[in-house]
Amino acid sequence: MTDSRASRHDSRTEAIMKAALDVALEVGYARLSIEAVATRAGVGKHTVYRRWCSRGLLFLDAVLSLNTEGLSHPDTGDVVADLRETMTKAVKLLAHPPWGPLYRALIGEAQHDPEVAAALNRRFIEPQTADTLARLKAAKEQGEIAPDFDLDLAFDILSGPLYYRLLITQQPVTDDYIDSVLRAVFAGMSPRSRPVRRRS
Amino acid sequence: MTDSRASRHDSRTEAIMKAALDVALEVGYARLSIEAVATRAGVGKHTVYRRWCSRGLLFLDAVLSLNTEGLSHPDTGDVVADLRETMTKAVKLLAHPPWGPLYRALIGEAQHDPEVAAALNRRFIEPQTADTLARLKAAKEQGEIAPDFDLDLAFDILSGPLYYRLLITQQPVTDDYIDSVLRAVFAGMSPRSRPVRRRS
Amino acid sequence: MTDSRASRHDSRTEAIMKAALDVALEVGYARLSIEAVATRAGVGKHTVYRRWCSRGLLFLDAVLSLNTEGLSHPDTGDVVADLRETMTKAVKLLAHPPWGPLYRALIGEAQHDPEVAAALNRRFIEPQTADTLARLKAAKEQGEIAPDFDLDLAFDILSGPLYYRLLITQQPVTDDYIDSVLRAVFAGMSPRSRPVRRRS
Amino acid sequence: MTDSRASRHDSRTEAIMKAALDVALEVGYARLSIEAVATRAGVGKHTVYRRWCSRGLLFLDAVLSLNTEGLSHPDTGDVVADLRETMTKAVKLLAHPPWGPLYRALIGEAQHDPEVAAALNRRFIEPQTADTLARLKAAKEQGEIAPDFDLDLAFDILSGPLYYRLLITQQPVTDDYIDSVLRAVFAGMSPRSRPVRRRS
DNA sequence: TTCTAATCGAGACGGTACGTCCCGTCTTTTT
DNA sequence: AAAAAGACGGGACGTACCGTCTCGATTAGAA
Repeated sequence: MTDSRASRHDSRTEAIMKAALDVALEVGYARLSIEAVATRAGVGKHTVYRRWCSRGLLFLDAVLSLNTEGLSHPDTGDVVADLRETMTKAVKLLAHPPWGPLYRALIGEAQHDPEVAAALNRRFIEPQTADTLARLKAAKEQGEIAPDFDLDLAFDILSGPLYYRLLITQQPVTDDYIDSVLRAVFAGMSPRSRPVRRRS
Repeated sequence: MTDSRASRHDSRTEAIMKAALDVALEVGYARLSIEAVATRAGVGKHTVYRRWCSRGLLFLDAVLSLNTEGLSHPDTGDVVADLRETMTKAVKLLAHPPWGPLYRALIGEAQHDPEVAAALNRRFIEPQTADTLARLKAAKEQGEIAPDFDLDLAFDILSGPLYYRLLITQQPVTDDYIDSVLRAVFAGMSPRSRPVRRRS
Repeated sequence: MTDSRASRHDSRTEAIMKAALDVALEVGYARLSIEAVATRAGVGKHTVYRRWCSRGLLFLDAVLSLNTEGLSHPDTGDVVADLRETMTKAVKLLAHPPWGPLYRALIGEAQHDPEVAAALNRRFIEPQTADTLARLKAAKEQGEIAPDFDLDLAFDILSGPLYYRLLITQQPVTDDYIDSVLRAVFAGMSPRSRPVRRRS
Repeated sequence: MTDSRASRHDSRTEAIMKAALDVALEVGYARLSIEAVATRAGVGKHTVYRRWCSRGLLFLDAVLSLNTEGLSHPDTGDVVADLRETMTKAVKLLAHPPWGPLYRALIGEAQHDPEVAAALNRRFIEPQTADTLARLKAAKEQGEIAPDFDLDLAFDILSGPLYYRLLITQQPVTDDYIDSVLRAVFAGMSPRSRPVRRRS
């Protein structure tokens, strides 16, 4: 049995990330210490520091190691329905326990630590954004979106309100809220613009 | 004897908040310690703890003690122009040095500390929101906004993208960006909707 | 109305000393703080500091305020019996709970604070010593003590062993021990010297 | 490869005890703080707390680390002369600067802290006492001390007066005083007893 | 197999900051 | 005028973690 993958090195790495999540879930990221993580993982502190140069980056890896299977980017031909699906799934995963508080903490950490901010963008935000942008591009080509509409901006306008609720007002991000954002953004605030049809 | 109000108590309070801002600007909020603030303010640590029960709440008060004269909520009759003014001023104040990093740090702290989150909302977000909502309500009554448009939602859709850039992608929030958000939100993404006129 | 003795000032003083003893008995002198005493006495700290310039001197006064009625200096004509009485009473009072630990603490404090040491000597040790020295002098005149024996030294030799046990070895100072000290000191260690008669 | 014993651990321990003595000599034991000792030793506070659980026990170790070469327990056949030698040397070391004040402070601390008291007895008082008791035993066997004289008591009677002067009256303990104690104790106070010969 | 050489756990280490306690002084308010 | 109440600057407490640094004790691949 020539080594079942998961070299010693990798098994340590995983144990540490697992321990980091456990500790974060138990006492919150604010009180997560490298010492506690190392102890919990049954590992020397050095072994942690050898892999991550800051608490934030360890935490980032730990959070991103969670399976993102919950996220989906379908293309059924109906862009509003597809976006609703994407946003609903994402919100369900990112904005609710148990990962909601951790994701918020991660973004919070990014406000203090540029390295975390950069890595979070590069490794999570940008890939997810790219998928959605591709869907928006297809929609524009299908004539579902005005041809002069900047799609990057479209993404911001769709995502922004959800993050605003998550991070600022901390009001719950419900399916209805997502729905009303979609309707409003597609219709526009101006009275001349036409509303999209309500969800059946 | 009008008494030069600024009792000893108040003068300490101000000195501490001033010191907190100084320290935060010098080393960043992440490295701000109560100890350093107290020393800088020429005050015992207990004098700080007597007033604030956490670093976050002290920092919140310190940041909010800055004059918010930069913020404006005009009503010229042109809601888009007025919102542009409000948003531009707010962004100029909150998203750029020297206060930009501090405001971001404050929101970051709010992700870890529910008390900070609540206080930030109650003392800053909600009042500012109320002013803008009043302006949106007037606009709706004037027929500048579709009569069935939820104004709370409108506020989220306008603010969200700015916060998204500030907190997540960390791309600069320029006047042009604000402008394009306004146009997009008023016009809607749907191809049938009519664009608002471009800024002259 | 020439004031009914126990002016406000004196009543405070007594309340403070009482409180000091209470606190010392509860948590030990080592953990006695002026703040605790003041609070216990229902008095401002200033009122304590106005009367005593150190914790040690307050404690000294508090301990010495205890009635020393337990101490006696009889003169029955039998110097050994009289000394036995004096020493037994003193040890009973000073070396046993509840005052034993306090007296030890007071002497302990005197090792750190010269003012306490001086005051303790002047106000307690010397007066008690004087009484015993007077008794020894009478005994010498009666021929019960060798005429060339230095009485100051005699006092040291009688007291020393008791204090040695109290402060150093912390062995209990029993009546039997006092008795054997008296016998030994009167008889001398030298084999030629004659023993005093045993206590019946 | 004789290994220059003095592992890192031991070198810290010694540095801390040295620093403790330095600080105690400079500002007195009453004002000695763990913080100051650690700083002086160039060591973290935890490194001190890891070794000693109280200021008193650290101080005890520091004081006892002084070489006690000054103490001697000779046996020349003349018990009085030998005791005089032992007592004189001990007093010279323990009752005079620079160690006098520290030894007094140590005994003072023992009055507040039972752990210090116990350790002081076990590690210093008892060994020294044992040596002297052995000498007294030899003397008794040689007929220099009355055969029915309790030697433990003898030790108390010889030591007590010295400690009494050191701790209570704070009169200087001179060679003459030691001499007169010896004479008095050997001769006894009783007029019938015979004086030992005076020191030539 | 035997020997490097790396890795590991364990945790000591110098250091910073924590939040608390108490010092002795100073203010404020009440009586 | 004296008091209680307690705010104040300051110093130290004992603790928690930081990130670095020894330690031996496993490994594990190269000789």
